[in-house]
Parts: sequence; structure tokens; C-alpha cells
Amino acid sequence: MSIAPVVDTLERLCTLLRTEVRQRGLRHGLRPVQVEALLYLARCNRYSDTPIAVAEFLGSTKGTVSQTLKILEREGLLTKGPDPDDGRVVRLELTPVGRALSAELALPPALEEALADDREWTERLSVDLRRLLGGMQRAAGHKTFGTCHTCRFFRRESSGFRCGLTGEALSESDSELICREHKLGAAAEAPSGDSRPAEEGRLGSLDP
Amino acid sequence: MSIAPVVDTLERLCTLLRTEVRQRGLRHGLRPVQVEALLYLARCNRYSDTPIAVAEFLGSTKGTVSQTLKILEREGLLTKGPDPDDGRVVRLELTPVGRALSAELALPPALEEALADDREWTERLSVDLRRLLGGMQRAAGHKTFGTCHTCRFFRRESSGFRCGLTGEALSESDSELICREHKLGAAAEAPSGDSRPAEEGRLGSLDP
DNA sequence: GATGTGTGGTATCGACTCGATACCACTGTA
DNA sequence: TACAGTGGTATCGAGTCGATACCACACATC
Repeated sequence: MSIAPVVDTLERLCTLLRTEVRQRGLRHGLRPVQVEALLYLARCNRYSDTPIAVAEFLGSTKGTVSQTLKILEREGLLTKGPDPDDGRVVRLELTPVGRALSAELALPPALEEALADDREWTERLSVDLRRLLGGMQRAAGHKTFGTCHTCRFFRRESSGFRCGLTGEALSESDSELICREHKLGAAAEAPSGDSRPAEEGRLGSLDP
Repeated sequence: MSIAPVVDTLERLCTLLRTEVRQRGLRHGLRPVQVEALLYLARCNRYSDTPIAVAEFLGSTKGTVSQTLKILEREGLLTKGPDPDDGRVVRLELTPVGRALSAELALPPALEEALADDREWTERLSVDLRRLLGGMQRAAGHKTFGTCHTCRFFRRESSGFRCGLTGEALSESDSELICREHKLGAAAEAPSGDSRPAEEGRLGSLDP
């Protein structure tokens, strides 16, 4: 058996999904990239709300993203602010309008409808797709952009959660956001706390 | 359980796949849409090799596709010819160069690598993704663009295969191509031959 | 401190995308 | 013989996006 059917179906699925997003975004005067940037910014954590992070997430360049963000700012969907620690860095924050719009655009109706019937199947699909995504990201050498729960730097301590990379404490909701420093893979060098080896071999845990 | 994780993962997967295609296409001087049109034309059947069919497949407009095809023609990847039966229609055919390029671009290396290890898993993924695609296409009211084997008009006869829509006989290889008239769903009105009700409820058969 | 060197961000250019609109050629029907 | 419908092209304008150049700042090394 060849992998061609999977490739075909996935490509078709992508085209369909993009068509949906394009049409729904267009109703609000937004291009697909703009929608994707908006959705990312609504779901990223405090290490990841900068133009360069958006560019990495979208697989684009900082120049292109700079223009996209300029438009989103002009439309009143986000604001730019200085970083207190690094004078080069710009921090992006969605306005209430931007946040409301991202919530509205987040769920493609066709996908929602296709999944509505079967919870068990949705669950299995979720796990399989994550595994596929992880495999592709490793193969392509890209950043993984996952949430803290699946990250090799994630630490569970008696007092709560902590990022093993920055050392900062993380709230429950913090750890459900997308992080640009996210990395899958083997367990990191263990600091304090009850760290343990990755539980599912090369894949890391799958959180749902 | 919400469907949000599936949506997120799928969107991420799409971004990654598109990034890959963009980069590989760019090495040959092709934009993503141009690559997708090329791949479609390499795999569509004789009812489906026209500009309007490409537009429907890509979820784009005939105007936009017209420009894309003009570029592909200029680059020597396809030729346009008249339709013998309808003076309005243009038939598209890949040149040997175009066909060779499409073969080279068809398989994203990262995806190939991610699937390489596990045939059983690939099989399951293939079935699940098809089911998801079918569900979304029904929900979005789009054309399905499948191959004859999964089409409600497909007929198995003692002498071979036949299209119940056009009445034409189909060779084995014919029936593996993408068709713009493809439709999933309940069994069609039965002509001659051993037609039977669709075998898996509302989904139709899944061929692999 | 001065001097690189690297990084985050912006501006500009040119080829292309893509929705919208207008238009032409042809088909099929009344 | 009209005329509506369909397939296809041309054109316009806002936007995408890679490439390049450039600026501001951070950090390391002398």
C-alpha cells in the first residue's frame, strides 16, 4: 500500500479548509493569512506574541508578516506595544474587537458538522492527526508550536506547573496556550521537581 | 470533549503542508496554486480537464484560474486545445515536462517520512481522513472530486466498468482518476447491470 | 568604552494572487 | 431568431510574499 491516498486526501482537505476560511474571513474583509495570524495571536502565550513568532508559525518571513500585522493594526484588531526588557521587540495584543472576531472565526462550520455525530471517532482522529503533525514537524525540522502540556520543558511540581526553559511558574490556563519555544522529544535535563522520562517514546504525551 | 483540538491540529497540518509545497514549488518557480493545478491536471479524467473544473477543484473562480493556466502554458507545462463537441470549452493537457514535474512534486517528503514506518496506521488514517473529507464536502455543499470507485454513478458490469452518468465504458485506469462529476451518497436510479445499494450507508464505499 | 555580530522589525520592489466586473463566443431552448 | 445560460478571457485594485536593504538594539569580545 502506498501513502498516495493519504497525501491526496490531506491535500484536498487542506484546500477545502482554506476555502472555508477564505470565504468566512472575506465576509469580514480579511485575507486567509490575516485570519490565521489572528487565530494564532488569540491562542499564543506570553513568550510568543511577537511578529517573529507569527512568522515562524505561519512558515512565512518577517517582512511579509510585518505587512499583515500593519493591516490588522489599521483595522483595529490588534495593538503594538514595546517590550519592557528588549527594546527591539514589539508585543502584539488583540483588541476586544480582534478577540471577538477570532472567537467567531475559530470553528469552521463544515468541520464542526462533519465531526458532530461521533465523539469516539473525533477522539481517535485527534490523536492520529497530532501524531501525524508531530512526525511531519520533526521531518521538516520545523518548530512544533504545541502547548506546554506536550513540551519537553514542562515541569509538574508540588506547587503547580513550571517552564523548565525560562524557570517561570505557569498557571493552568498558561499551559494551554501555544508556545514558540515548544519542543517535543526526549526528557530534558532534570531540574528539581518530579520530572520523569517522556511517556510515549519519541512522541511525547498527547494531551486531550 | 470539544472538537477544538482536531480543528487546531488540522489547521496546523494544513499550514505545514502548504509551506512544504510552497518551498518545493518555488524551487521550480511555481506558486502554490500553480502546483495544485498541475497536480490536479495530472490526476483528473477526461470529463475534468477544463479550466472550470480546475476552478471548482481549487475552490477558486474561473477568472483567477484563467490567469494561473496562462502562466502554466507560458512555462510550457500544459497546452490548450479545442473541445471537439463544444466550441466554448478548452481542454487542458500536460506536456511531458509538466507531467514529469507533477510526478516530482506529488509527494511531500516530510509527510512521506512521517508515514514511512507504520503501514497499518497509514491505512487507518487514510480511511479516517476520507471519511472526514466526505463529511466536510457534504456539509459545505461542495463537489466531491473523488475517483469513480467511490461514485454513486459507478457501475460494475460483467464486461467491466461503466459511468452511469455519461453511459461510457471505463477502463480500470480510467476509474482511478479524479472526476468533477463525482458524487457520494445513496444509490442512483438503477440502469442495467448489477447495481446495488450503497454498501456503507451514507458514506459510500472507501476504495483502498 | 569601542567594535563587531546577531537579531527583531520596517520599508520598498516586483511578480503574482484573487475577487469583481465586464465582455465575447458558443450552446441550447423557446 | 431571440435570448438566457455557460465557458473562457481581459482588466483593475488591494493584497501576498520573497528578496533586499536598512535601522535600532542586545550581547559578546577585545
